[in-house]
Amino acid sequence: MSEDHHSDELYVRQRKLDELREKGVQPYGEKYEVTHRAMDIIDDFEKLVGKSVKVSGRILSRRGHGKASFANIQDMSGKIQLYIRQDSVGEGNYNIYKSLDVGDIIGVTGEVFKTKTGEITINISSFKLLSKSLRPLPEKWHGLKDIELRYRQRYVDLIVNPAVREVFIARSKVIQAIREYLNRKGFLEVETPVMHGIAGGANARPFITHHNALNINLYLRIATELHLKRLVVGGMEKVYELGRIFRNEGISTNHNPEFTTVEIYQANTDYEDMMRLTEELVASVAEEVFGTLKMSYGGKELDLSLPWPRRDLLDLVREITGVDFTSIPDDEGARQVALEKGLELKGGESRGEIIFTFFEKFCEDRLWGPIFVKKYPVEVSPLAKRCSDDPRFTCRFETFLAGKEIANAFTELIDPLDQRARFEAQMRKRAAGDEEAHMMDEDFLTALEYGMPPTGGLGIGIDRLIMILTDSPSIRDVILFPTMRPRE
RNA sequence: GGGCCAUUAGCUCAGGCGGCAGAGCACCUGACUUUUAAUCAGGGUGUCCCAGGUUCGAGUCCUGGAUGGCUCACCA
Repeated sequence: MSEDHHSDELYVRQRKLDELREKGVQPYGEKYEVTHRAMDIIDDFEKLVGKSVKVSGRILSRRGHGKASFANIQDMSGKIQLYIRQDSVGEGNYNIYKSLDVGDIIGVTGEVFKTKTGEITINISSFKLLSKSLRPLPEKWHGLKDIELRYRQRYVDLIVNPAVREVFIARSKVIQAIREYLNRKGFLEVETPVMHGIAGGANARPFITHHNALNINLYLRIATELHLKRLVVGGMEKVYELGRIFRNEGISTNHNPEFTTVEIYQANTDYEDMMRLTEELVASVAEEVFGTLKMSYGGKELDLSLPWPRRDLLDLVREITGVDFTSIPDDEGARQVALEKGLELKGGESRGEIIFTFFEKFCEDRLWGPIFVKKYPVEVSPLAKRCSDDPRFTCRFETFLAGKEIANAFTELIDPLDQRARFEAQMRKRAAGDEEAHMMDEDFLTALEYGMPPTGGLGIGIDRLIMILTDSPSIRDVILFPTMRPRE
């Protein structure tokens, strides 16, 4: 509406940039040889007081006092205060300093001292503009709160919300600690294809992409499982892969279309060993990164101290719902009791599927954990070995922390004939319209036919684990750039 | 996909019953050489998410849409 731009910040900053160039100041400079980070100066003040340091960072706040000024700059380590006097830097430079804005990145050189109010400060003798910021930062008290903007413009979120940076530093440390733990135990980290001809290893709908030269459609992987097990067949007895997988499903506070898992396979172990591995891995990572096993999530305590309880799924269903499926041996009886409990059935559900539904609907949200739930029905566990005492159940467990499923593991099914029968059952579900049922994978069956050693396998959802360890309510808070619908 | 809620200045937010678009911070002009939410004097910078409708008059009421959040469904 108005041609008067005098306080339009974008316009004002663009004009300042032009004026700097006219004065011979390069607004986008070259690297500044820093000697310290902001936090080093705070931490080592006694050693550094009176000494000259070089620091660079982004101006976060300015307090002008005529011919002297204070400012705070921020680098990766934190914030430090600057003190700039006209008689220290010269009138010309001081005028340039005065034209700088919150958001600009500068390099400074000066002596470390403490102000009369006790704040550790750098008394600037010279400074250099390294990068001119053309956009105003969010306001200093309230920061950036708009959740949509925080996710879409994570760079701004990271600049103004220090807690966000802390979460992602913690995420990096957790992942590093997981790698170190597994490497120390003799596991080999491997990388398997992200683009699959057959998307297997989980119940999920895949993303589809196209390879032009081969003129074929490929799927983005929904799990790393089947390739890792091929490697165990190949003699790689202890392997893991930490990486991104993709599932073409809904988005929620616990689901992002792309997310990170670690899958771990170890020959000559079973799911009991995987329980021990899970609890030890999580507890040692928590201890190492956060220095404690007494966590808190959403205001509720979560004690990761070992050992974690192990409970049979069927026992939990009986305790929580009062239904004892050991006395309901057939599909028809199971369907009856499901209807009595008000569950909606599509028809044709097996006893095992109904037991699993009972667990999901009535039990899962009551498990705060940590807890291992074991022995899942064979119908919902097509890659897990059957229990020797009851072939309708499998040597499979899931781990719950703070009410969230964070791990899924089993004694792997290594019998190629049983595996083929399981795939065939999945194919029948797929033919009946279940788009999440597993696909037949002949090459995987071929691998099993060569002989796979008895093996325990474990998958951990890294994002959810980090949510819990950092007390983050949404998975988007632990993913730097969560999936969003594009703007415009 | 369903339900509920939100969307107003760069940011954080007010705007009763439909009657000239508001505050703080930021920004602009000026003063100020140890401040720290610096202070003091002045200045409001806007596609009220979008498109229709009702009305003399819509930020406000109605309809449709967009984006986001929570939640249910689905999944991990």
